[in-house]
Amino acid sequence: MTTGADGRGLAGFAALLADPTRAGFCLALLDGRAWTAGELARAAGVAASTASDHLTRLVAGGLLVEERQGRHRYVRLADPGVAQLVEDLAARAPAPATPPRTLRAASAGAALAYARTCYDHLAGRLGVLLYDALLDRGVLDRSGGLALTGNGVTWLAGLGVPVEPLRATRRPLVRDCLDWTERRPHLAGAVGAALCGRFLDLGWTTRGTGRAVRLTPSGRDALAEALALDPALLAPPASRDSGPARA
Amino acid sequence: MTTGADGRGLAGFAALLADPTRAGFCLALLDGRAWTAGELARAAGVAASTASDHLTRLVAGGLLVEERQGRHRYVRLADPGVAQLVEDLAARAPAPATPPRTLRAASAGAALAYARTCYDHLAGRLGVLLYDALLDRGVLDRSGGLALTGNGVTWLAGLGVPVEPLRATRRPLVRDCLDWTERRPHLAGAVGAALCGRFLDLGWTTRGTGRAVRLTPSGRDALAEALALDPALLAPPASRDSGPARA
DNA sequence: GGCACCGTTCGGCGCGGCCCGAACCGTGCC
DNA sequence: GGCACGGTTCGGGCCGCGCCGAACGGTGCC
Repeated sequence: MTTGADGRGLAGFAALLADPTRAGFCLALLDGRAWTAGELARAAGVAASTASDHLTRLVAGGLLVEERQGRHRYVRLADPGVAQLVEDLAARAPAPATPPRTLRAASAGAALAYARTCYDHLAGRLGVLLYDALLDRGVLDRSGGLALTGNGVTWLAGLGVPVEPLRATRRPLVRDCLDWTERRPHLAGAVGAALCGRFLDLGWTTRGTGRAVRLTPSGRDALAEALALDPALLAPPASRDSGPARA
Repeated sequence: MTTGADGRGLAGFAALLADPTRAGFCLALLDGRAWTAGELARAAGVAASTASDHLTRLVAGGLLVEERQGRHRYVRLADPGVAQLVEDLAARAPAPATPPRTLRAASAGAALAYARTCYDHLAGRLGVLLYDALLDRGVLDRSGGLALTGNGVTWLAGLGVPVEPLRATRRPLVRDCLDWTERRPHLAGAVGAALCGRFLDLGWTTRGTGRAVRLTPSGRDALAEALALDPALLAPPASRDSGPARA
């Protein structure tokens, strides 16, 4: 018998993520969108009954929240904190050593490496570029912990992103999030999420398949100007894989 | 079959914490010290052989590192990131609903609620008080993410804590860490750890049983002066449970 | 109303885990 | 050298969990 808290609570919670199917669900839901139970079941390759059981447990455990609409059961991650937790755990987990087998997969991998959402903010090479540019431009400062500068508040306002409403949330304004392709931080937190959403609203970016994000031509120029960068720097690696190939 | 990464890596990693015994090990190791295999086995109430097996897996999974000394096997958490991960998970896990049964347990609980280490920094009521005072005094600033101010750098230097060496580490200088008794943040990160260690060096605090921390009388006065606070604010709730009772 | 579809519930099966005790090895102490 | 002690290895038992298929209920469409 131990004096303080034993590990049952923690173990029970961790067990929710200790199953490949449930973990796969959470990774899929990292795109920030709501999925139906059937979609998740198909994506994971399990029977609908199995998926239903797993979802019930994930919801009961507080990792997911559900929303019933007609005959559909939509689920999504409960809050950004859960997304961060899943990302943190996934970052420490060893990669299953599964190099891309097919051309399609390789192309999809390249698209994801270039730009993708990480829950609700921007990740990949573009995300890291943005992060670095924001530091250079004095929007962010990391002389003592990552922080948004007063300069940054006005810069955001110029983009149509008022900061005040973001302060009301419990979520930290800005936060480092380690990029698993670049191995360097990109911007998370309330500001990271707001920027990602604003880019979509402005048409600077569009959603690709899965978590992939595409930068539109006009978006590239506009973003380059806002960051005082050369537009060529923001271009994707190869020009072919930015559009849907054929299927 | 899914296109991107499946959940096996994440699940395997989470499984390390999905066992009550292993989870208990990690919680015990949150005190930041190295424990022997036998100590952990006794604390968890399992056979030595069982503990040995668990430790091997935790080390292989990168959560723990071990150090052999003679016939002892010392283990500790691999790095502060692991400690943060365990804390984050534990904070989300539901409490096992086990109210303190005995007077001893209640007293120990009160001591922990007052002041304890959270891996390597200060937590509990005292930790939260310190955090608030540092904000008031302008050592910390959270107008845009938590950050250490220039003012704070000199304040730390006055305490004999040079900041420059801390910048060399990959660890963030300052970080919020949610306190599970106070439900409010206290100070983590490299500065949080350095402060906690400095207080011990100065004799302002001493280690109690387990993760408990005691504030010495002289420490109370010195800390109150450094923070420009009333010393009475820093006093523990009741005077009796600060020392070893009798047994 | 009839049908297709999404999701849930219920048994039952099989695997993998967690745990222990016993035997063994190495270290340190007397 | 002998003994005590910490830790590890091995074999075996047991329980829980994840999976499925089949049957059922509810919803929406025609």
